[in-house]
Amino acid sequence: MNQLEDMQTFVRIVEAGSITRASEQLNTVKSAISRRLAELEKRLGVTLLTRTTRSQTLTDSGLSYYQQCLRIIEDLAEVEASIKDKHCSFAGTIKISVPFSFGLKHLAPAFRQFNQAHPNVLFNVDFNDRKVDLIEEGYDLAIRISTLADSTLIARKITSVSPVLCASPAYLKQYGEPKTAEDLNQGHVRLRYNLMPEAWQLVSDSGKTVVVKSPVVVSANNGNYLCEEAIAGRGLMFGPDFICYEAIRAGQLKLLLCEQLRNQTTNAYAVYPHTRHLSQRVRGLVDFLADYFGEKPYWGIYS
Amino acid sequence: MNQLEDMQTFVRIVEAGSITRASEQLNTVKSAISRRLAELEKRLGVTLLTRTTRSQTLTDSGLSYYQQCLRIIEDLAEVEASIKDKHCSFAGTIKISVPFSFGLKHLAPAFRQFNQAHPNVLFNVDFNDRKVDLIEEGYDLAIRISTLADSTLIARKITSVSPVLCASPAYLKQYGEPKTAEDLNQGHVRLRYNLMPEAWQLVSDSGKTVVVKSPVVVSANNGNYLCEEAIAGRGLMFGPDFICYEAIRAGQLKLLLCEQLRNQTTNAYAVYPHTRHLSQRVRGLVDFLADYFGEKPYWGIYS
DNA sequence: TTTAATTGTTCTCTTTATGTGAACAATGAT
DNA sequence: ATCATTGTTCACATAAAGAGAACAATTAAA
Repeated sequence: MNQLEDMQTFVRIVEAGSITRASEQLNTVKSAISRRLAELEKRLGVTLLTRTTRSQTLTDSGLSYYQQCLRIIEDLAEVEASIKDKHCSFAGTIKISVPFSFGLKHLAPAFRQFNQAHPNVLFNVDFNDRKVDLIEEGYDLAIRISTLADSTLIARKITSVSPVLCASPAYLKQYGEPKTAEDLNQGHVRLRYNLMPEAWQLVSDSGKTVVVKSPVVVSANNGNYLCEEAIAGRGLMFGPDFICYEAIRAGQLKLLLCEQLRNQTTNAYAVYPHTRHLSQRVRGLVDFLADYFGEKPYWGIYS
Repeated sequence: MNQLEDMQTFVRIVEAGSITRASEQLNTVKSAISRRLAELEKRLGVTLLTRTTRSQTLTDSGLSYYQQCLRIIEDLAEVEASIKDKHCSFAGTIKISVPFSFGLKHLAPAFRQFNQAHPNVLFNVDFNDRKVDLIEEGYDLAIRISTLADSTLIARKITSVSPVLCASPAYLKQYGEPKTAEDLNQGHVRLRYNLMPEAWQLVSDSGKTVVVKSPVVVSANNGNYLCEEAIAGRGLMFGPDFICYEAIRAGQLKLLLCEQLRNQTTNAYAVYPHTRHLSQRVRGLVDFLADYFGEKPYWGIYS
């Protein structure tokens, strides 16, 4: 009995579409394949494949077994490969969807570093702020900065992201520095990120949500552009810390209403289909990212 | 070459502590085991086990290979077992931590139904509202009604949970029916769930967060008890829909401020350690729960 | 230090399992 | 109805794995 070889043979029969073609692909004769399949079915006590001379159909059990065989064979190959070059280096493609700004600015360097340790991993990155269908489009995983709303996916936290409100010193000189959330509605102008609701919602000292609706002077679907506009003193910027942190540290932007916003932290998640089996390299990447950014990422400005 | 048998042999050698003992346990002779190990190492091109006549030590590669062997062998056994009794019945223990009220009221019947389909699964359920350490305490998974804050865990959405505000008709007759969130702060009394902040936060029509601080007449760490108190007309109940839905449908409690609360939906998640390999039965249970409750669970009262 | 016991390795021989190819049966297209 | 193609079964050949003995290596006890 050779379970693994049985599995490989079965997979080949299914994919080749016939015992004869499978035997050709496996460089043997059809009798051997026929016997293997018969013995496998006998051992499992289940018919996997209903076959006539001209056609074959998978039974329910057969389909289930086929899928599980694929997974285990891949698993086993990965184990052998990872042991063989014992540096535990990964190989293969990782197809990933990432948010535009976060991806370019923070994930790209992380991927590069991962690639140095695992040069045989080929990244296929889709920079995109829309929520792609991971399953339909065959992604291995996606990075998302929002909560999980889909029960076909599973999520793992990668790091923390906090909202910041900021403006350039020149702007603050001209428009005055807001001391409370309520101040934002009077005599201020805003830079708006397209893909979020037009009105901002902040929590004031007293715990009330304040809806900010002051005029929008620039509107865009790119946070970095808005950040540059903020540095140029065009208006108030309300966005994630990972976009503005450098300008804030450099003094080009001044942080506003820290106390109200520091507790509004959200998370960045790695999400992937719950059905798909996580390959070593994808699991390795997620582990790497969680470690690379950590609970307190380098862009953190509250603390 | 028989990869799987090689793996099983290697695992046995490691666990038995010597080739001789392994050979006894495998009902064969030491020469066979010795040769198998030698050939495995030759094939992998790595020394797995540094051995003298009296002792053996795993190399780094050996330890890694050993752990992966365990996983694959278990995997394979599960696949064969699940195909053999083709109803895809699972077997083994599932150790799970669940929230107290949600667990007793909604998960328990779900587990029972799962058990009817898979009678060989033994549930080991911990009803507990504290966040147990899944890894430390060896849980297979937990059900949580909150967002994921731990990067060592992964989450999958099981169903939706919405907050409801309600009170008995008798209470409303006596205290008047609140029409806005602001009304709650005047002339009302509250039933309080211990494990949440004392003040309630609701969003008013205008989008403002209203902090409710009216007097608390009953305080408890059990939602069902609070619900009964609410039915008895003791005060306002603010809790998850899955606790109050029956009383609401029976007319014992009247739903308040629906429009403000219907969009505050949160989720229930299945969470488990990202390191642990998900066994078929645990994966099957999670799939079952996601399907059992669904996106619009039976306790839903909005919509 | 020597000896004895135990363990792992290597060798040959044997057994078992698997591959081989021909003959046969079954099926569907022409 | 015929024929080409496919799957199955069989006896046989081959290769791989097991068995057991002999040997080498190591360590504990004398």
